[in-house]
Amino acid sequence: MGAAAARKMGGTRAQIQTVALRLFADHGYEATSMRAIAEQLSITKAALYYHFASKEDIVRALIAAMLVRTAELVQWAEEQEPGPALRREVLSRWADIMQDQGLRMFRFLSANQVAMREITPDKSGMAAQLKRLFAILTPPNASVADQLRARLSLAVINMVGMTASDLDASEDEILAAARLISAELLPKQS
Amino acid sequence: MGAAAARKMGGTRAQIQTVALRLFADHGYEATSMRAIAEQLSITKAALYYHFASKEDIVRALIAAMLVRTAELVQWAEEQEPGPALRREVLSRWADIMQDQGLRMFRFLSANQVAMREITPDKSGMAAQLKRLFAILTPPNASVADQLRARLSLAVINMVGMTASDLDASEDEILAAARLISAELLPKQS
Amino acid sequence: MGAAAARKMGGTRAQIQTVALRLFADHGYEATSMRAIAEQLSITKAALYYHFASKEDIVRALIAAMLVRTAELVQWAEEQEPGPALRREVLSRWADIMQDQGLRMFRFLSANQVAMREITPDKSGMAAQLKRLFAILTPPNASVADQLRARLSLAVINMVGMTASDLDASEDEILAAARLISAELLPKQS
Amino acid sequence: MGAAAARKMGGTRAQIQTVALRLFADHGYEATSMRAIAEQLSITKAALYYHFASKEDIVRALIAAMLVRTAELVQWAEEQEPGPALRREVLSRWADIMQDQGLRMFRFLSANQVAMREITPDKSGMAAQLKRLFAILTPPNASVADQLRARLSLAVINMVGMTASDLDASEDEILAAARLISAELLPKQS
DNA sequence: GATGAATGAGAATTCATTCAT
DNA sequence: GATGAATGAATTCTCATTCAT
Repeated sequence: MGAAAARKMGGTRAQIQTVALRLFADHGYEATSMRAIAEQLSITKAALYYHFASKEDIVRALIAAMLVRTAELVQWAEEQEPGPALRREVLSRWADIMQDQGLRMFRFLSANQVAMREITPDKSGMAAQLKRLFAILTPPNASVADQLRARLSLAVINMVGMTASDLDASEDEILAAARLISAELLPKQS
Repeated sequence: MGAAAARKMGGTRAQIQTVALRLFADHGYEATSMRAIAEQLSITKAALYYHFASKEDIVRALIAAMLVRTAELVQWAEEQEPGPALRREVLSRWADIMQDQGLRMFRFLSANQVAMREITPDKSGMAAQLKRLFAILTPPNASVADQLRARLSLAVINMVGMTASDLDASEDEILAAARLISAELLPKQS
Repeated sequence: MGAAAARKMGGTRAQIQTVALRLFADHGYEATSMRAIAEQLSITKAALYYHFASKEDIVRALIAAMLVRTAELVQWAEEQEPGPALRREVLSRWADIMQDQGLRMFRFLSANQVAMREITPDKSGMAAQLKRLFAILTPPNASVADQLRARLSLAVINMVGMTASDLDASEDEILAAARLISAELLPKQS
Repeated sequence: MGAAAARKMGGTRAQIQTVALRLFADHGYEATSMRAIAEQLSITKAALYYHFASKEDIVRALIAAMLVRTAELVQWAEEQEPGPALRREVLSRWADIMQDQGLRMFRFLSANQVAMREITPDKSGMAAQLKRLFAILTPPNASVADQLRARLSLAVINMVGMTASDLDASEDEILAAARLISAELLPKQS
């Protein structure tokens, strides 16, 4: 099935997002041109603009997708009984999200934080969601160290994609190890 | 003292590096133009090119500077008696390096990994130094988890600059907490 | 009819080639900027880059066009019965080609040989075609002098554009004289 | 003997001319930067400007040197008895001049005619000298063809450097052949 | 006789974006 | 839904040249 045929049946818009995310993650946001995205899909630049108003718009759509899953997790978590058990479960679900497209997404976000900061002055609300997620992972009156631990426990999972390269172990092994360490970092008291 | 006067006494080349690092870290490598750097220093773009052959060349000089300090640490560490005590000390010295210009440097490196990967196919040898540093921090026959821990114990310190923003604590408090957590991550057995 | 209207009906790409060849021939390749070409056509530099990937690319297109006509001549000649008569005919056809756009083309090529050598490491195959043309013009076991004569008989025609300037005769008169001399240079024996 | 030592004893100004001519001939006038010339000599660009007021100035000095020898030839020839014998002798002396630095010089001049035309609106008088040389080579009331022949007989010799490349014969063999053909081209009548 | 530092002008090229069809 | 042609603004980089020391 050629690129054109693929598009015919599978939502050009979705395809653009997939390709764009891959290129953004691999070469960086600024270094990825609309031309490059269009060429990968064998469509014209103008076609891109039919589906997305601008390059930033593609990013916003990408972040929005990630945001939905995060928001779902946050909402669910906030309805549960707080405590160490919940924290472990949240971490586990976060890892599940990451295992999917999420890892690539976070690789992109981490590696392009600066560009993103200037694109989305967080109208997307991702920062807000993360804040609530951190709150759930942090016991009341937590020390600065514990607050940092909460942030790191999430970050550890996201870092897998970046740190994996020089370790000789499969990505799955590494992700498993990351889940373990992540859990250890979690503040232990209620 | 005007910008011109300041330059007269303080090595234009060094000034360029300082300003460039700040801009790269704040706005990203690709988003920082030679024009922007030149304007900050009140010199012309051409003057920039008198001191550095290219934009990439500035980055290389920046990385080389960081590399020197890393290499010194590695060399010193490799001459010591291995063991948990050394690992703690290495971590502590790493934090010292980072506290200086280093933090900004690592913020820049993390936030622009992709751009960097394409600029320095590690001819600079930073990756090699880090590998040796990891080796020192990792006991022989370490598990994958322990290998990851070693990497994270360094990363935690570098992440301070990025994660600090939403925590309400001074940068120093946060760095102190980071040192603590970093030490905890270190593999305990000899 | 304004420049814009003219373009509408006459293939911008072709127009660019015509204008570029004229400027290259008149002012030299390096001395002709993309800006100059664009201005002549009342289009923007960016429009130029829509049609040609680079300045060199324009040259390559120009050479390719010349190459086609040369290749046709070579192919035809190689299918004919060799001998003095063929050689005269080849020379005559060469002059015909040159009379068209060709003269300007060769003026450009001669006057910019060095630049060209570095642009087309003869992937275009022009050198190969000329070699075959020389072979046709040279009897078997020709002396060095005769080999040189073959080359000169072609060159004489191409030189017209360059040498004409200070002679007080029309370009047509000169070309006629050149054809004559060219024929005389041809090795006489079979 | 290093480059610096060489300069100490051998007139920097002369060295600059030699190097510049080589670079101009090899890479073209516009494509040869002052930087490139300076680097070849292991001196600074500024030093170049100590010896020559500008890049064009180097060219003018180069042409002036060639002009002297041409002018001498012209002057001598104009004092001789005209006729076929003189014409042959002139041609021969021209070939002698060319054999020296001259060939490189003419390769440079031919390959950069356009640039030269714009640099020296013949204040150097080379064109004038050549005109007189042509007059000597051309019998009174010569046909257009004969006038062209005169020009070609000189050109043939200058072309050697350019056409030699694909012939498998030594440069000396080729030059000898060129002298021969050149003489044949000369108008025969008085 | 020469250098180090700097400049202003201009080069080629790339980019996100637009719009009539 | 998509294309071909074009634009304006920006980018990296190079060049000839200058001048105080």
